[in-house]
Amino acid sequence: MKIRELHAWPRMSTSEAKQLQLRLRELLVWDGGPASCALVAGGDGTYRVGQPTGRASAVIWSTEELTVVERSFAERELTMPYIPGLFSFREAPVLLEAFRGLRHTPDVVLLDGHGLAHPRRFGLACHVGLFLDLPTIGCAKSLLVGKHGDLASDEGATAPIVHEGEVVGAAVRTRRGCRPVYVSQGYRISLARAIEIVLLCARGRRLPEPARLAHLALQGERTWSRPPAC
DNA sequence: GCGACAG
DNA sequence: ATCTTGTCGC
Ligand SMILES: [Mg+2]
Repeated sequence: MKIRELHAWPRMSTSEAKQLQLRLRELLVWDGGPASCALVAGGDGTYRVGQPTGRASAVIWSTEELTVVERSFAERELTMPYIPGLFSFREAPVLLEAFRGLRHTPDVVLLDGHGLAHPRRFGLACHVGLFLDLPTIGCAKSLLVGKHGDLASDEGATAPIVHEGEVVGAAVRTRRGCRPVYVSQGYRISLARAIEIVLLCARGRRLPEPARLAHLALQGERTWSRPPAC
């Protein structure tokens, strides 16, 4: 497969994007996931009103030292609008650029969006994992497709997400009294291992540390018109 | 046709 | 996601 070629989409129609997802889906590979998860990365993207570009961050977090090992940023022109189900074509290019700027290689990557819990089983986490050739986990803050039953209020509680008769992920309670996060396989990982890693990285917060830090890294760059009230 | 709908 | 301060609740 000509991965470089597929990566240079200047602009594509929604129907072309859907077709491409169906082809790329066939390239997904699954295994149990990384044996070690000493280095877990998180990525996120942001946009600003009236700006034609988007920015992305990639943060590597040490699960042993509980510290940030490395951060990388990228800025790039956005070619696609946000369309539910086609989100990765908007955000993956700038995210991939940020991840390619890292000097370390993480054991697994957490993405702010879904993996298999997607109408065509090819969400952002699948897309980014495939092109980085690294294990990835989709960790979204709300559902795109599927339903799940009630889950206990205890930290660590889970409930399968079912879509069209398939288990495509799990709702995971990472913090007591908070809404769950929605975990699904991105690339080269099992659902069980994905849930384990998300819980390992949660540490009392709703969003797992690498994802949360990647988000904060972008906010931290924002310039405020007025100093924050305090 | 209507409602749902990651970020 | 963004535009944005304070405020309410576990
Ligand atoms: Mg995001």
